[in-house]
Amino acid sequence: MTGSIGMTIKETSEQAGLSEDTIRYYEKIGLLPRAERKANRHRIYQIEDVETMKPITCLKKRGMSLDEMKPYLDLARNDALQASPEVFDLIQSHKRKIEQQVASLQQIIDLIDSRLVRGNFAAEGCSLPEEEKRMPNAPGANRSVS
Amino acid sequence: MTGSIGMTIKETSEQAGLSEDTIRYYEKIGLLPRAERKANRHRIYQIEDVETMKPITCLKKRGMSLDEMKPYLDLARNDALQASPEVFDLIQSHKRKIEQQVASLQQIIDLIDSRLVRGNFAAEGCSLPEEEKRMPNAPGANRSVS
DNA sequence: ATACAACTTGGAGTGAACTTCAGGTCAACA
DNA sequence: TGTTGACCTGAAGTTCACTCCAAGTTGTAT
Repeated sequence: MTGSIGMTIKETSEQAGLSEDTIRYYEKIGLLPRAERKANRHRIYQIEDVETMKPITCLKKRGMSLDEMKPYLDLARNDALQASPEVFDLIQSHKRKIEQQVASLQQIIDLIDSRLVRGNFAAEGCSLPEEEKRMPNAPGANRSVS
Repeated sequence: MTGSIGMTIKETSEQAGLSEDTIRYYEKIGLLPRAERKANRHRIYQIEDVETMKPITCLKKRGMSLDEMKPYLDLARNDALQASPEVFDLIQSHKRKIEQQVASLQQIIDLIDSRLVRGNFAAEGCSLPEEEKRMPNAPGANRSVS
């Protein structure tokens, strides 16, 4: 039964677009919280669980490692950003990272458009900070890219 | 000497931000062309070589695999986009991918801004094509994308 | 009672992308 | 003359992110 009480790991896997093994693996490494179990030890999931799984695929495709995305998912589980100021800051800094990604992707697009001449391809085009050099407040640095 | 004739692998590694081992590895797997050698078999590089190496780090951070980026780098080496129409199409499709990345990153940013409510986090937010469905010859499909 | 499907677990295997290692060459310098 | 340092090669080892497997349990169907 697809029942009102919860979904099996199989159903969940189909919904979330992750294999059953992958879901168990994510649980094992702590990317997902330990799932509830039925009396027979089988995992049960709710739709909310699926919704916390979907972003994983999404973030992974951007080159984010499973470790890096943990705080993101923790946040997604905690319902809102009302959390602690520290978490808020963390998300803000993630946001800045993403904005930089967008900016340099946009540069690549521009370069492709302008014929992609070797010397310019990525001479300065890729300004992702190796290790985020958390600029204290980064006033002019991040602009919207559109 | 940093000399006029070429750079050592060490200098190149510093310039390109890749380890010497990584550069040799990239050569081995064919991501970089076989470097010129001196009489003593040591590799020599020119500034242009560094410039073809820099984008690798850049593209990698976006989650592109080494295999995927090969055509990109081939192009970067061939001086201009005057190449073949096939290559042009390929680059165009890469460009579209990147644009989709930008779009969904932007969605993430928007969601963070709007408080990141669980259910919406990535319900539909992630529309990257799973496997690039390499269209055999890209019929009418790719022209201008903007 | 027996078979079967759907799950469980822990652990081993896989592929990509490096990184490290062991052993060797070569040129320059004390 | 030896030894040091920068490089070479091929191969083995590591990490990440899975993926597969074997053995066991439970619930349902025949």
